Amino acid sequence: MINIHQNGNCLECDKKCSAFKRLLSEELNYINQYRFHITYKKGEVIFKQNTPASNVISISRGVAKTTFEDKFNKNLILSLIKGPSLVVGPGIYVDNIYHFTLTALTEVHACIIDVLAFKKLIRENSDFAEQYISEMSVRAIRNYQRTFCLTHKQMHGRVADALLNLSQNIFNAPEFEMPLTRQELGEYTGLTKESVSRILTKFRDDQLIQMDGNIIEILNMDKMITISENG
Amino acid sequence: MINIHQNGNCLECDKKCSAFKRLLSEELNYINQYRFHITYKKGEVIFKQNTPASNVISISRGVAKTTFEDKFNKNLILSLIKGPSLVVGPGIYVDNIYHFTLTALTEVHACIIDVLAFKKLIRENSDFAEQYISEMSVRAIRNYQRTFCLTHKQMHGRVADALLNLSQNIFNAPEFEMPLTRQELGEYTGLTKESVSRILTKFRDDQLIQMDGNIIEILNMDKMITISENG
DNA sequence: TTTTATAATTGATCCATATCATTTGAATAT
DNA sequence: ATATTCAAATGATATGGATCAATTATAAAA
Repeated sequence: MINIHQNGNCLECDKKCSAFKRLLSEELNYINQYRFHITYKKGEVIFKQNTPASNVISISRGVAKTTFEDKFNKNLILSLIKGPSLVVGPGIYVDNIYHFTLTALTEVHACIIDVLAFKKLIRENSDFAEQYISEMSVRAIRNYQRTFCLTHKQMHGRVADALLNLSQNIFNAPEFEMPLTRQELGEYTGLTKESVSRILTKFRDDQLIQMDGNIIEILNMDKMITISENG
Repeated sequence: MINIHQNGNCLECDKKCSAFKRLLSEELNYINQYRFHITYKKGEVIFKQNTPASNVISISRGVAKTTFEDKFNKNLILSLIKGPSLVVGPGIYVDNIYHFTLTALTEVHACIIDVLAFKKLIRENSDFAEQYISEMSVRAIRNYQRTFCLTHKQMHGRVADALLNLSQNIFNAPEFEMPLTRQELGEYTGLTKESVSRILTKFRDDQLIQMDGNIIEILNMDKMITISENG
């Protein structure tokens, strides 16, 4: 974990997440005092479930995952996140605890922001608050679809959903380097790693995808969407 | 559906949900102009998924469910809600569409509030906004646990969870009248009605619960919690 | 290079849960 | 009281995925 105070300040930052674009210059200068910039290596934990939630994270670059784990160390990947994006643990308005773990899947550039500074801006700038509410709302809606997917679709549909999400929401391209292991794909789709492996082999045999090492390309996007929709 | 403009106004209302308790008198008088009170009968739809989200609902009394349905009419019960509680479709900050259906499970007394009036208060009263954010946050946290439950626990654990939620969060008593059919319990737990039926019979045979018609009593709360925790 | 550890693949088997089919029960209407 | 409808219970069977086990790749370390 390399701590580099970025030269510039928030005012000039061109990797601001949407909410921060709603802030006034003076507010950006204010928040600039309460943040520091860190680069995480692949695999590093940014914050850990069940620890005190003292920061919000503005990811400027890279891909990360949020995971929920129980006492038996069974994991569930809640979401995949691509910078620029603001990651706020909901616990900051509930019990001041992180309710999931945030982990870098690639190198991640992020600003660690003091939670009190964040909350102050939420109270003082209603544009900012509204944008934050809007982002929470988008996630809530995604959650409905995701819960539905995990409970009502079977293997093929779930893996298709995962691949489509990676392609469309994270990498914006049909071809990408898979940032998740088979184990993690399992934790994301609610399957075992063996099942994920089998489905991917099946997809490849059916000419739906191409796999070259860790590079995956969706060859037939329409078919993939159909599989996702039909569960 | 009986439309009765309640005699009193919001200022005097003793069934306010938490967020409204944060409003000033003048704000309560303001919102009072943009709401009307309705009583729904059991089974009636309060608002329907995919229709324009023009209101937020303040449930003062009764129990309701939110359901998410796909194009094949497969349903998932997202949550159970007990008054007093504010139900806001997240779509009001995204695409002005309801993303789930809200249905009365018992007789429900509710105030239908204009969404623009609600949004105005969110912008103008940061206590109100903060309380709303806090409630969204609680739901987000519950969602993690629920998604985990539905993907990682098996039948007994899921049904135990459902019964515990009804007992602890909805009725605040070990004995209650089951507001859900077996089919609905299935839609809530991600199981078929047949499986739910079998599990309940098993629970009764094991002296975990008592069933008298539609009345269910949890006889062994500790055991039920253990089953929930061990999946 | 060889060793070691970790991830991925693949096959064989088992089991949890869905599906299908029938019966029973309860509520509502005739 | 009888018919009708819908919810619930229960048994028999099928199957989607998990689990277990073995093999092969891949990558890091000695």
